[in-house]
Amino acid sequence: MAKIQAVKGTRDLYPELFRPIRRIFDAWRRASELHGFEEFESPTLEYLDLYREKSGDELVGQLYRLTDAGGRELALRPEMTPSLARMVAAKINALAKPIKWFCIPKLFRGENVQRGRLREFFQWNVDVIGSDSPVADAEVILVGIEALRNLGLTAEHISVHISNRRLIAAILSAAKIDGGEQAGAYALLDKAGKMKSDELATKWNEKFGERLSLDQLREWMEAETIGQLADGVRRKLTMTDELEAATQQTSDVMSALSAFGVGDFCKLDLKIVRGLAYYTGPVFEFFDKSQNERAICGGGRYDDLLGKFGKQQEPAVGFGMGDVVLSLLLEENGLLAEANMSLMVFVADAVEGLRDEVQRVVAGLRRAGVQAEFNYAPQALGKQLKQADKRGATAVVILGDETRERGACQVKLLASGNSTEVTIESLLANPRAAIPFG
RNA sequence: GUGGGUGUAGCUCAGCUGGUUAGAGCACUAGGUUGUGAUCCUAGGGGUCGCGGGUUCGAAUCCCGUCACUCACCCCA
Repeated sequence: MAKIQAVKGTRDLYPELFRPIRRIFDAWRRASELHGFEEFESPTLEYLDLYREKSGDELVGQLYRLTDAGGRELALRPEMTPSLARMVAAKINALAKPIKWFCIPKLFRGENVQRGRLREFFQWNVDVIGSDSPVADAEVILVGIEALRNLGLTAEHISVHISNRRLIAAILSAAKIDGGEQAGAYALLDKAGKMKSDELATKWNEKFGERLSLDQLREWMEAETIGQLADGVRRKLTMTDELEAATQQTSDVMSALSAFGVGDFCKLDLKIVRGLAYYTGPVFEFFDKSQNERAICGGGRYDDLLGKFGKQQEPAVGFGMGDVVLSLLLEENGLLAEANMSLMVFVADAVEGLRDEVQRVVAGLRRAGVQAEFNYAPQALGKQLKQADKRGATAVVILGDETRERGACQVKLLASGNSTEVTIESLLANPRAAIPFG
């Protein structure tokens, strides 16, 4: 193929493809602003070191790297959180806390392309920095849910699975599986769904079996409420202060979600682990209930990350929600269609010598806040009407002899074909009244 | 990285067992229609049949290679 096409994993977003994505942006922005988050932006290019030091190996392996003319090693940003952490850390003392920011960056990851996974995509990021309250965790989840509700998704379609890394770590610690060993335990658990169960059991029992049986741990991880889990753990393990605190934190997040009125979307699910290295507390993922798609959204608490950029430690919680899986989900549920109720008017001339008048009326309509279109070159009226129809106009304003004689024009509604005569003066003074729209 | 599927017009595809000048629908442009669109009718533009090689009198079709896209696995923001 000699033609140069769009790079693998990227999209040429023609207007008809970008339209539904823009609708998603609108929902994201509206939800963010309603919940008190402010939009920010950061550079697409970052120093490679930003990710080498702050992100997990997984992400670093997928980085798009480049060297600039000055020999600097750069990368296209694969996630937003390190940039956010840097920006906030640099001004931490000047910013009122809690800091509530959001953004809709384009991100880049050189991963295998498949359903729901591209190499360039949009991702809505929402973060609260400077609060360790479980209510902050809950509010972040709430914004995500509300945006999805804006798009027509309900608790019928999606559920939010909530876990807590700190809680799992505390359980393991209480069972005497400590620091260094925990990574290995996580890795095994993460594979739980994919490995044959006896194979998993063998590996687990080799390393940890004497301290904590796999069956026991899995039973706990299946718990659907924090109370159920806590009861089970108390019966088998000696409670530590950390275990109590982590249990309380998880419970507080769940209650705050109920208080916000979105408890029906949320459930405890300790099987959620999350790949990113920097999560320290509650973590969560949004899934579609049909389980046809990958996670729509993922995030959690990262209390240690800010400290790596500045002298000051700041608690933080946030998530990322990509446009790709969400679009697939909306399409599956027939929610992609956009009811375009906006008013568009096409201005046509029926007789010669009115081109200037067409432009005057078009400019006047636009100044009055109405989207108006016209043909650059003179054309037969029939052609202009055809053109108006193709452009999706609601109404056509036809200038003709009546314009010259009475200063009036014909307003024709394309849906019904009916037309009325109004004066140009009144049309421009109040277009929405003069055009019997809707 | 592993495995499968698919490459023919802008899009969806037909063209199977080789045989004139490669087709259809949709879309696009123009005309039918110099003061009234949608439907309808007519015409037109648009193809190195992914690319390279081989077999053959003859290849979109058969063979080999290659590339691209895509789905799944692995992995996972």
